[in-house]
Amino acid sequence: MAYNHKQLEKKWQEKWEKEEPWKAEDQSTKPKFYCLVEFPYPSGAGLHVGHPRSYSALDAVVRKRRMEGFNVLYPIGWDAFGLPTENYAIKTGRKPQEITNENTDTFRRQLKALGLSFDWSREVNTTDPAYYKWTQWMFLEFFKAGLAYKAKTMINWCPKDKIGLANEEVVQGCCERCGTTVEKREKEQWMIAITKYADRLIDDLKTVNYLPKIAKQQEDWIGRSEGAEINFEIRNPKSETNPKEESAKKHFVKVFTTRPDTIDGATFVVISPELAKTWMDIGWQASDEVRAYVDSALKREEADRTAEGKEKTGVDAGIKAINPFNQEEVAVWVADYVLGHYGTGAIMAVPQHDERDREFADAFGLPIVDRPLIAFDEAVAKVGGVKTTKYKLRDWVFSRQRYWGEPIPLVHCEEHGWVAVPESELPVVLPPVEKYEPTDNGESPLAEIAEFVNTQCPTCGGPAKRETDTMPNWAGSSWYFLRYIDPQNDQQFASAEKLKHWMPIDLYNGGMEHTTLHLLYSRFWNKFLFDKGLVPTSEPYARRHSHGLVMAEDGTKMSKSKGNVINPDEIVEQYGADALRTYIMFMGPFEEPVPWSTNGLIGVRRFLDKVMTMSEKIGGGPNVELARVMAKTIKKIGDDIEAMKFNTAIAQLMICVNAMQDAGAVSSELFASFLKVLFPFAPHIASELWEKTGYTTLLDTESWPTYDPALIVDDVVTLAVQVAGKLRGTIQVAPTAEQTEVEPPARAEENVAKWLEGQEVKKVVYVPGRMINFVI
RNA sequence: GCCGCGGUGGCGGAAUGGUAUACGCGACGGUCUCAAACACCGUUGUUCGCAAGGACUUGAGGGUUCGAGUCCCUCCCGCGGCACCA
Repeated sequence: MAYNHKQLEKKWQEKWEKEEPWKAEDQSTKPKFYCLVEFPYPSGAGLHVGHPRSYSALDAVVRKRRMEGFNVLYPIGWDAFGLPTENYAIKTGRKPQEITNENTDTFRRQLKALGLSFDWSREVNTTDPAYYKWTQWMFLEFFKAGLAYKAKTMINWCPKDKIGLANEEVVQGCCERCGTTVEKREKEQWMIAITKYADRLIDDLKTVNYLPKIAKQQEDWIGRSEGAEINFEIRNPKSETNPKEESAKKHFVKVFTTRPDTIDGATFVVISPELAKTWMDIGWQASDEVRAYVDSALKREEADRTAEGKEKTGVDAGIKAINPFNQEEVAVWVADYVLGHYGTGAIMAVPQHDERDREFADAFGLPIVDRPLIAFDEAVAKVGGVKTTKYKLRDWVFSRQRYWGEPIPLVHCEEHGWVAVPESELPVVLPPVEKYEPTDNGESPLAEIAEFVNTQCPTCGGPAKRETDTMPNWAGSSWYFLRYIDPQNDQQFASAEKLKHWMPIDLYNGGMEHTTLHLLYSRFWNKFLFDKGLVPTSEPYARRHSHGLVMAEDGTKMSKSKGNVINPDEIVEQYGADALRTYIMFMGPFEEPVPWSTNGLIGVRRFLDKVMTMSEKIGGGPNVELARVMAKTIKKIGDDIEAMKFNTAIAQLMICVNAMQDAGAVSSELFASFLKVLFPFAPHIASELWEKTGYTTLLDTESWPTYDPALIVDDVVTLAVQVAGKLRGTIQVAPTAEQTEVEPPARAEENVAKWLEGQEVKKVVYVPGRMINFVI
């Protein structure tokens, strides 16, 4: 029976709004459960169906938790700083904050229309000065601890637009807006020393429960390698003519290798163009050919240098080094397949053992020798090497030359250098500006605001200038889970007591696209705060799970340009929030990408209509068969929600309703249990029917149903009877029946008897409740 | 190239080494209707057979096992991540 979802859902959403059954308690005798979903970036396009996929599924988890007696914290907020808003502001001349407010209003309305059980009283917004005051405060903690430092890095520069571009704005080496090829420019940027935490970020993965693929990606991203640094002496040409000078003039090239055991086969040394440049800067008289190669290599983008299938290039440096293991003289080359920023920027090439070295040796006719391996430690010791660990992870570039981000709360004084803005002056609020474009020299538009820039040095009171760079939008999202715990606190980012009550997060769900950066940054950020004694746990997330993308019906990515985007508003309008929530969990395994199907959605809506129909058929005597189905349903839904297998949980709900329908009627007790297990998925209709069946309580406050384990076990099961491993018939037996009880009827089964006729049974395999196999 | 995950009906997908194809969609047949939609009932892996029943079937090919979608080996294809990190 089709129901009026609009009226019904509105009624319950209003009721929930009024009664607030989802408010988390900061003090409670109940066990706590902190469930986190990645807060959305409130884009102008509104909610995508991908958002409800994660939010509905975790909503099902927390609804079950509440019914199990947990004090649940399930918060939501807005990660609202970012480029799309800023670009939209530039285009329309409107204020980013205004745009953000409109977008968050839309998102809030859309999320509420889905009946998600967020504790709305804890909403946070990263662009709210009361929020970013603490983002700035935490940055200053990094600064004071010496973990935030300024360094020269390369930024993406669009020569036509004359602005620095964020990595996200560079598409295949070109400016996203005008298509001009992006250049590299040197710029001083604030950096945060995340690499100091590299080991702990890897090692502590053992202490948390992440999906294996997530832990693996974190580990790979950090990229730890154990190896050794070994000096290769540079043969000083002068030493041949004047041996006395030899010891005084010794020069070395230091290489990093993870395979010191192969050193006997090292037939040449390769240094990166970056290292070659450094050598030239300190006086190396390189040939013109070398200079030309280094110049061109340094100009090119790294992406270009490391492009797929690229032929190896390089040039003979014209100098020799000594392999410290066997004292053989080897050539030194400069080649861009050796990276300047990793290891020592120089390698020993062992073409026999390394494919890249092999390729280079083949290309330039360098020697390849096959020598036996030496024990790792022995090799390192013999050549006087030093065991070292290197990481792929690089320090976090924390500056953006942009408007719509948290101002970095530092001032520069001629006398005192970089000085922290005192805590009493936080937050450093983003001032209004006329134009949101970056300036011609690539600085943030804040650099144009004299009143903002010119200030006093907090140390000496003398004239000083504010930093005009802003933070990346990873900043606000690195600690938002802490603010949910105590969102109104204006003395601290959150009280120690409340943090102790809620942390760590019991379950954190998000997309795989945030597995490396956001997850790593926020773990690092939390660890730093932990070291400062500001948060109670070293790891913020006890368990991390991820969801797959919702694809378009044709299996491709949904995109505005293709016009295949599903708008949640329209679905809610036409089929209802319960149908959308339930369908989106039913469509496939939670972790996998799944294509959208409007027909599938309609099927789920039909299921909800059937539930409505059954509510009219309550009555009849006890029905053991139905009681068994109900018991199995309660068990399966419970198990599946824990395992995040929402699709099979919903399949079981359907099986259960089909059984009720076949029975023609259902007792009020069984139906009540059914409504409780339906509730996490379709809370509106479950609540409505709960009320309709005469209950006055909210389902939210009811307890999760239990079942009689005896009902899970059937008295009679269908046993498969196989002859030589092939199914030849079935018989009805008790699941616990002994083999001696089962064998005679199995042999007697008409078709089985036929197959056994004239055969010698060599062996009988019996699995109670499953099958019996006569091996012939 | 390396790492990870996957390949099951017409489609989305189920399946602790034990009756493959649950559940849903679609399709077909029927009931209701003047008719259609909705709803409900039935059928639906392929194939041989009137039927009883048989043969085949989880990307391909081998293997282990009484028994393999599931475990092992070789290969093909798709998706995701990393990509000259020494």
